[in-house]
Amino acid sequence: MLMKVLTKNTDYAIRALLVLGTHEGEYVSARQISQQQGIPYQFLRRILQELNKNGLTTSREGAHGGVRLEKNPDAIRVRDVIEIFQGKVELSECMFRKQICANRASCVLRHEIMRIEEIVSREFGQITLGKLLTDLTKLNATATMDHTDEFEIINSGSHEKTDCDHR
Amino acid sequence: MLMKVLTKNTDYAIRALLVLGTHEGEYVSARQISQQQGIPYQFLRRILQELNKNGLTTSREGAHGGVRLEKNPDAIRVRDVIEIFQGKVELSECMFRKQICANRASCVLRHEIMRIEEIVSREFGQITLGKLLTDLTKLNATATMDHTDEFEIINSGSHEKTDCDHR
DNA sequence: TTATCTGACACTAAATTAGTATCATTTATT
DNA sequence: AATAAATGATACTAATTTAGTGTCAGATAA
Ligand code: FES
Ligand code: FES
Repeated sequence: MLMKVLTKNTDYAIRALLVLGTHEGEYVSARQISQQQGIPYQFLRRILQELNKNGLTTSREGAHGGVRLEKNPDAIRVRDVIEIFQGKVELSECMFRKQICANRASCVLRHEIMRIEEIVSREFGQITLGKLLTDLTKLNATATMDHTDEFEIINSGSHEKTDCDHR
Repeated sequence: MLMKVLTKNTDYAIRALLVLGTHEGEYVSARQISQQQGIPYQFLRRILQELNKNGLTTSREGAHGGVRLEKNPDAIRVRDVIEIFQGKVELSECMFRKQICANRASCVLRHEIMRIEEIVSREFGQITLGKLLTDLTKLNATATMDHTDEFEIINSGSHEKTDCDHR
């Protein structure tokens, strides 16, 4: 239990984007997404607004309004989402670049951290929403399910402790 | 600013181990390490006890007591230290292995997370204290310093905001 | 006997993350 | 025109995690 690499913000955001990705061109309401994915409504709302501000989605107000995917799924990287909600992918805040620091001796570790930092950043930069959507489609196809809805919560009435999440 | 991959616990622990590594065979007191590295004394004490319990170090009580490196530096991996203080290297807590979960649809993301998880774990598993000590020696050699002490705080009277750290 | 250590453990404080609530405004529908 | 269903904006609270402090008992060297 460690390495809070994906906070709820990011996790929910990606799930929301996956929903939007399966309804490209259409406006989907926060209410719908919230219910389908079991994401606390108000929390999700803030997240969607953030996605709007960052140009990943656009929204329409009023009845029949909602949020719509604006960018091409292949142009949306998981890293982008992480950066929106959690900032740059950094494992260390050390101010090394600025000056020789007090603990410069330990920089030997810092050097390694930066290296791993870059690896992680690169990896998350290679995962696009498009890829996730493809995987999702395959997953649903293989499942040979009798209910047609692409994906939704199975257990649990929404908002009640889902037995797992992405962190 | 994100990815709290190294908490203070881990950071301090590694710095302490570096000190111990430069004094192999000798007992060094928590007080000494605390002052040299600018680590809050009481916090450090708990950390050292934890290292003891995990067999990385041994301690001697009483006057002239302290902590001594027990394992070979090459046998101590940064990952070990991380795991002691922060648990297994996991970017996600998802209970996937146990059962098909409520959010199984998003498992497409989870799959990727697990992959990156493994990369990070492997990387931190390859960094040994021995390697860090070697790097440190080189670093000090190159520095051509006039003061002989291997490494210690430069600025800042201890405990006051060091201008950087490892997270 | 005293000063200097560690062992054990309880406690507080700070920071971050997660979640809730409210109100104004927009828009489709009736 | 009224209403219902949306988002925009923003303030707030709660929960969790991380960081740091304090105390006391026992061990050991001088
Ligand atoms: S540069 Fe800050 S610890 Fe090395
Ligand atoms: S297994 Fe838990 S979200 Fe996929």
